[in-house]
Amino acid sequence: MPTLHTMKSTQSDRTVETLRELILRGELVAGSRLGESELAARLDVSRTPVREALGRLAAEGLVELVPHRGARVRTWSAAELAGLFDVRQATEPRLAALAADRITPAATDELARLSSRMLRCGPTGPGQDLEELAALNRRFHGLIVTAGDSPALATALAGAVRPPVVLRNFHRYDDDSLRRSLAHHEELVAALRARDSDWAAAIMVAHLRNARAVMLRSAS
Amino acid sequence: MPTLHTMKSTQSDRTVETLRELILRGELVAGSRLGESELAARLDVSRTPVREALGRLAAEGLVELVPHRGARVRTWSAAELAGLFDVRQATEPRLAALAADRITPAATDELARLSSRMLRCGPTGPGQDLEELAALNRRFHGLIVTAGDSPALATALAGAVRPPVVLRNFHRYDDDSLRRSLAHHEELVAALRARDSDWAAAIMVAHLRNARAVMLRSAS
DNA sequence: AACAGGAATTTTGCATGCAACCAGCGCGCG
DNA sequence: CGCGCGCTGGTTGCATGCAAAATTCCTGTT
Repeated sequence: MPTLHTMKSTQSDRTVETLRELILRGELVAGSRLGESELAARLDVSRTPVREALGRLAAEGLVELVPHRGARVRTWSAAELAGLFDVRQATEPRLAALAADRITPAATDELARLSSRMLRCGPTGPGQDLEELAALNRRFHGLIVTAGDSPALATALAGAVRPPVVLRNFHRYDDDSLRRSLAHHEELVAALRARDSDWAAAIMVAHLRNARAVMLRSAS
Repeated sequence: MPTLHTMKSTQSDRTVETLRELILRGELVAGSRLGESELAARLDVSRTPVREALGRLAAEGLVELVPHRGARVRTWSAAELAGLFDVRQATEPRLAALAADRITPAATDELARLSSRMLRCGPTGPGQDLEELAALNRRFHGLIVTAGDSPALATALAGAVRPPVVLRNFHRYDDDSLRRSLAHHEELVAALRARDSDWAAAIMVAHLRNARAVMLRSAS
């Protein structure tokens, strides 16, 4: 059983990466059981790297690990979902402000491109590609975080924001909220181009408030 | 070889706990090598749980893990140390405000006790027990985080604040700054007792600014 | 004496084997 | 009829063995 692509990293690392991707993409549904042997067979490795991967993902908070009873994809309560916005409110506006000072023209161009593509994903409706929209959105926000260049804020955010949540929430946007959200992205690019930190931070606040409203509405 | 205390948790978990404690206490110095066999012998387990523990601690960020080259206690650059205060500024005042609303009398009493004990650790000088002071300080801030009861903010904070840093910084306090810091703790208790969120948040901001000033001064 | 090259040693990564443990089920007892 | 107990199938936790990678040290050459 030789590995086909002979990349240069350990199998544990690749297993972590694969599982993370599967969970983030929703292919492994929240709450579902993660049997070691089953995953080992599916990913064509032995149980050992799978065990290590599950342990690390548990430390990351993506997986719930109960001694002698196995691993499950972690589930998120409504309260936790709500609390997530506290963190985003506390970090992302600041990161946007920082980014306004430091971002490179190349990065703003990339952001503009992402924003356009999101617009092209179309309004709510049948042909809408939410998967794509979510992916672009993740990259958009990720880029701003990178541009903000504050590792501490970044890890704080990453430590709390669990993207599956964000993905899920896209399904709940109504037409108006989605239009606002996309407009925010455009305006954010403008603010960053103008190097106006306050503007960028303000729009980010609005952006998150809008998202939060969507979530709270549908959480009933 | 049967384990003597037959507690009810896995050896991996206990190994994680032990190593974390050793690192946080500074017994394992930052940058030092963490050989698997060596740790296995020292903790009297096989290499397997040690490996799992190192992986999880790496996911937590306490340990640096390079493929095929082993694990080291993670080191922290000055920039990372500075960025850490961004996170604390972004989260702890908010948590203090939340705590003002929700904290129980029992918890405020406990905070008051911790504050007194910190005062009793005495001023800067020869007989000063910085180890004890750091431990009490950790519990103090931890209690406020708990009382704030925002899991997302809490994990964001935990994801970025690495206690060894805090411990180290205690060595740098001069007499005035330390006195201020201790006074802040006392005043924070008062603000929480009064259920005044703005007051609590304001003091927390001052508290962190003070600590930040101490750090920046000695980082030069 | 300094250095390049290469074997020997050490250490990590992974697979496998086995014991401990949990869940589900049937049986006997109250 | 309900409840507790032991048993069995399956899963997890851990120790050990071996191969690959990396580090160290030795050796031969200039």
